[in-house]
Amino acid sequence: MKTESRNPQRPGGALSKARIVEAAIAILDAEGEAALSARLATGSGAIYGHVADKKTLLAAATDAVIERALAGVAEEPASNDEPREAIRVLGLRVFEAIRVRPWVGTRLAREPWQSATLQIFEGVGGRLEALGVPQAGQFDAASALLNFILGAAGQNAAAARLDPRIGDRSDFLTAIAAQWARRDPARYPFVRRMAAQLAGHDDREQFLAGIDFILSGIEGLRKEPSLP
Amino acid sequence: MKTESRNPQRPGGALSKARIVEAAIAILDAEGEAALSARLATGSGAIYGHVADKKTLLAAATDAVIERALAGVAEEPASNDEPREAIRVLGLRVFEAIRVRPWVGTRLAREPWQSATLQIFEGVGGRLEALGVPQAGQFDAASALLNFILGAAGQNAAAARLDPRIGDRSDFLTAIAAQWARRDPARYPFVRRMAAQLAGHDDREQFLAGIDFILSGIEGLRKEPSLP
DNA sequence: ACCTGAACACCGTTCAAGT
DNA sequence: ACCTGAACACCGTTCAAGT
Repeated sequence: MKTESRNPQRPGGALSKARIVEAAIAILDAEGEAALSARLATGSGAIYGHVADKKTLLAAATDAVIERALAGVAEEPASNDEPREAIRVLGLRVFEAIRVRPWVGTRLAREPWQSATLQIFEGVGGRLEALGVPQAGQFDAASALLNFILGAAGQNAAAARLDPRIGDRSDFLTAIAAQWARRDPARYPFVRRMAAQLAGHDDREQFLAGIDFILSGIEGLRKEPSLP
Repeated sequence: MKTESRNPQRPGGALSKARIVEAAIAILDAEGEAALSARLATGSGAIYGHVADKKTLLAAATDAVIERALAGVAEEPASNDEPREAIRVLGLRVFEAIRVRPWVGTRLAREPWQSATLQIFEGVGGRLEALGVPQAGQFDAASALLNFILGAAGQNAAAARLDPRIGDRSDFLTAIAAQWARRDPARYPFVRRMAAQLAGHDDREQFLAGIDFILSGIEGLRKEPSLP
């Protein structure tokens, strides 16, 4: 069989933006951001005909990951009847995507009002009408949910960066809890009290609890359009 | 008068960690992260006797900025009677600190459960008791507020990085709104509807609206310890 | 003891040459 | 038209030499 690419080592033929983005995702997952060209089996400068620079490439990779993470939420039949549940599922999808790929969480915080972030904003905002949120409150409500999701994403990503072992987090949390317990009692009474709970807490449940707080607050808009 | 430092150009005498952190803050404010050594009037390697590396330095600078931003919130007499207002003020202090120094917002997202982030966590969490939140819910509640604040911080910082002109944001927002309006109507109906509101919206008010949603949700814990 | 600044290491990007 | 990879630019860090 005939190989069309000039480099016979390279699987899959010629380069394209899509292939470069895929390779970027695979590498960020496996090794961190280095070694992109090695993975693509190209010269170090080859990608610059397809993507402007590294920043743009990482944004495209983040966009692609979020797009897949959110795919299908809209179609689930139950979602239309239960916008509250749909928003929880959507949030969890993002949460899960970032748990698996911490670098996505890091990037999400850096593109305001664009691409990946906009997908989440749309997903959340598009369900507020069905939740009964009046038009006037939808922008603030979607923004609150988005900011919370992004904040949790960033913290999660940062924690994963400190402790690379995904899954077994108990040692890590125990160590952090010990730091908390050592803080100055005069300045950090609350932190010290929470130290005992840190090791046993479930990130995912805490994330959902946060979503629920915001949803409850938002639902208050239905009955009380304005306060004194 | 006698100069004790060996470099007569250098104001303030010998180096110290505190001076280096101060210089880092001033430089991050003015020029971005470059030119630290120039500002300190030292050789490029001089800081490494005082700080481990750049990452540690930026964390220390972020910590110092947040400490100052939060200073005094605890002492305000009205705060003790009004924990809700105290949390709003605390959030706004962080929000404001990041508006003035976008780099702080970027850094905040990168240190989980530590230093600067812990200060905010303590400030928020320490007021939940007075809000009437039961012990069992305080961890989740403080975490929700923290994540929202950090998410908003990150978005704000990212927006400021895209548009360096602090203060006059209307051009920038108008441009973003135009992008929103151009999105595929089938995939981004909500985003397109919000485009009209974007240019006129007030970041600060939207931030407070988010805090209020969460506080309202949290206050629901007082009367309903568990749901069906 | 502390600072200097040349040198090194690393990595993102360019571009002349190659196919 | 597309890719190669040496070269360049930039910047964080080290360390032998200087005071």
